[in-house]
Amino acid sequence: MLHTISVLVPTPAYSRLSTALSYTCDEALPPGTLVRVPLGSRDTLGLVWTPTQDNQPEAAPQALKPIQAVLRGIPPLSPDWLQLIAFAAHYYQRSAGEFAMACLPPSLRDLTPLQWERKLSRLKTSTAAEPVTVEVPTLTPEQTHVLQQLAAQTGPFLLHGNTGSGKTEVYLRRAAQLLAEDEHAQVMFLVPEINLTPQLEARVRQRFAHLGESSIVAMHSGMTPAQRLNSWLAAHFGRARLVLGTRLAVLASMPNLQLIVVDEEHDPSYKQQEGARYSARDLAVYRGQLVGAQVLLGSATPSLESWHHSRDAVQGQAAPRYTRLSMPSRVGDGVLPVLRRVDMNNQPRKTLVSAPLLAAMRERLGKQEQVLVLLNRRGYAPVLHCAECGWKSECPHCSAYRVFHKGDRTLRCHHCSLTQSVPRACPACGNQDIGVIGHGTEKVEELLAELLADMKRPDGSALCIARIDADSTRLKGELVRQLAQVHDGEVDVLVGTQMVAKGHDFRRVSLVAALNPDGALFSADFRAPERLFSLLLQAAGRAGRDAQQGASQACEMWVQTFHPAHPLFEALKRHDFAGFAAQQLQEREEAGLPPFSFQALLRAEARTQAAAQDFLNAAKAMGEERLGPDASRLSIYPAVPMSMQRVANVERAQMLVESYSRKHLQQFLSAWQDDLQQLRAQHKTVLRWAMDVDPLAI
DNA sequence: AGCACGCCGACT
DNA sequence: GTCGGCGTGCTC
Repeated sequence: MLHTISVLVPTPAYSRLSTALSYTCDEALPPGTLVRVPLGSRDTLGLVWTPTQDNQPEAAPQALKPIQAVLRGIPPLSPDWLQLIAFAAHYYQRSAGEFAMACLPPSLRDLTPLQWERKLSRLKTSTAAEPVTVEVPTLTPEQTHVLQQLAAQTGPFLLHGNTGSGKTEVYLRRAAQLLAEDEHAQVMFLVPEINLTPQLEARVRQRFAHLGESSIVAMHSGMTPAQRLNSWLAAHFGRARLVLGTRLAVLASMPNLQLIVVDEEHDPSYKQQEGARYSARDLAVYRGQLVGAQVLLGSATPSLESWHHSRDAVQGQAAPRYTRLSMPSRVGDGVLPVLRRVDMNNQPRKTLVSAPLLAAMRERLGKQEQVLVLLNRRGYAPVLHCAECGWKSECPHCSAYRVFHKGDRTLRCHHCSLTQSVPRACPACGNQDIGVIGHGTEKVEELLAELLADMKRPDGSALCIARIDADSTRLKGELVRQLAQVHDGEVDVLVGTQMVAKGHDFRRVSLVAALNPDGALFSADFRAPERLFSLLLQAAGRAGRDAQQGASQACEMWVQTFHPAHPLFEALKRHDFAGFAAQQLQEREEAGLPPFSFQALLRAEARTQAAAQDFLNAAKAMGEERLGPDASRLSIYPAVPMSMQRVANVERAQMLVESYSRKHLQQFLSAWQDDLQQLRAQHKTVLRWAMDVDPLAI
């Protein structure tokens, strides 16, 4: 008997094939089965879908093509997993096919059935677990208390723990408990960026060595296709007991998932920024509830969304969305750094490193302690400028300036990567004397080398000043190598962008300085203060994690600012996240911003700005017509150029859609898709458009 | 998105 | 005379 089978194929939402396609097969295939199907002139990977779930207008039966092959040898993807994909695709406004295919390992798409069989037959059987004794640190009372709550309640939980309070130990203990209780249990451990956390992977592997090496797998985009396939299969078969990965791991197939940990849950890198723009943190919460796995979000500076949705569990009160758990103290009597503010109003104009900060740095360096200097701008200077004719180093393809990189004498566009060597004279008027405006990490590195030139290390050698940013770490492995140098104490002063503040302990760092954080205080981006607070608190946490081993006195966090009395710095001084969050949330509520409203962005790209905006405004008109009497549920703002209006000669515009109800926003977006499909045919000049639900930046 | 088909410039 | 540029159009 010939069955009609509904199959997902990798088609983007804006191709007209946004639903599952029908094929024939002489056997009934359960949903979740991987198949190969003909599509046009090629053949592609497909996923058997639930026919009732996504009913499309039936193609004429005789037009159906047969399924070409079934990838046998593995269990079908579970109904839960299919449900997760269906939800995510719907919520983030993508086709289920695109979403499903994007979260299967890429090499799966390319394997022929024959290669597939070979692959499966060659799968290594798990190495025998050996008894290993692991040294486990003693728990603090706070950690013990938190673990008791994790054992007693289902969650989801938001663990608010200061840097150094031992959150990781809590994650590991909870994972160990669940893995020990059930020999099939699986744990998912999400981190923002795995390349920044080899320390964590080592720690996890060491702690769970008794499970056998193949029971712990990593999943992140830096792995080779073969490695990713192996990890994915190990998780799917249940052989991997612990999956450690970045945001893409949240969509791994894990049939016995019992715990999802999202470390540094506030980190923006959990939000995918291209293709299907999902939030791994939010999907983790959904998935946990779907499959009955415990969800544990952790951070020293939780996202205001999570903070707002969490409360301490109070007996007799309705359960909050997340149960809040707190660990305010630092392990091992580590003292929180003291905040020192330099009022830049009292400093000479254009001061980059103020005298008091320099003096403090010299004092620390004199005691062989390390200094960390943060500046959120890489390169030497953000703009090259001719005083004679006013020429500036604009990028010809983007609405941005090209940044002067002194090291290799280039002008580089940080948006389209256009790189040219620095002109000897002004390209516009020939003036030989062209200068720079502003300063980047390269310049700070150079300046500090001058200012500290007279200082020597105990052995008489010069101080080592190093720089870590996206430029210095372009080569694979460079970041790890450079961080190791800092660890080994070979580096005395480390200059870097925010990437150095993430997830690394610099045990001998006793002074952290932010040279110019003011930009975020009055930014058009309403999330900028939240990110700054998080960055500064995290950076401060880098310092003095090892009180015993060394710092001569309390560690210091220095901030150079023109607004020393700003509430953000006041809260930072007290290490008072709760106070900062309360103040920010009040502002957000008054302004009707998230988490008190829900947003989506429709973005369009075209050759001309007008074409992009025309498309969006046409979409707005159709949307408003569609809303009709329900117009008050939702606001559609006019199309505006994106803040980075032109990138690589493509004009970009966006339009904000906002509602006080997530449900209304969802309903509207789903219905609106039809309008957008229709508009695409009329606006052929639009290169592409995409929806970003819950955008992080507007 | 791929990958076809389909009509106009520089080369074996 | 072909090879190949990428402009529209389709994929169960």
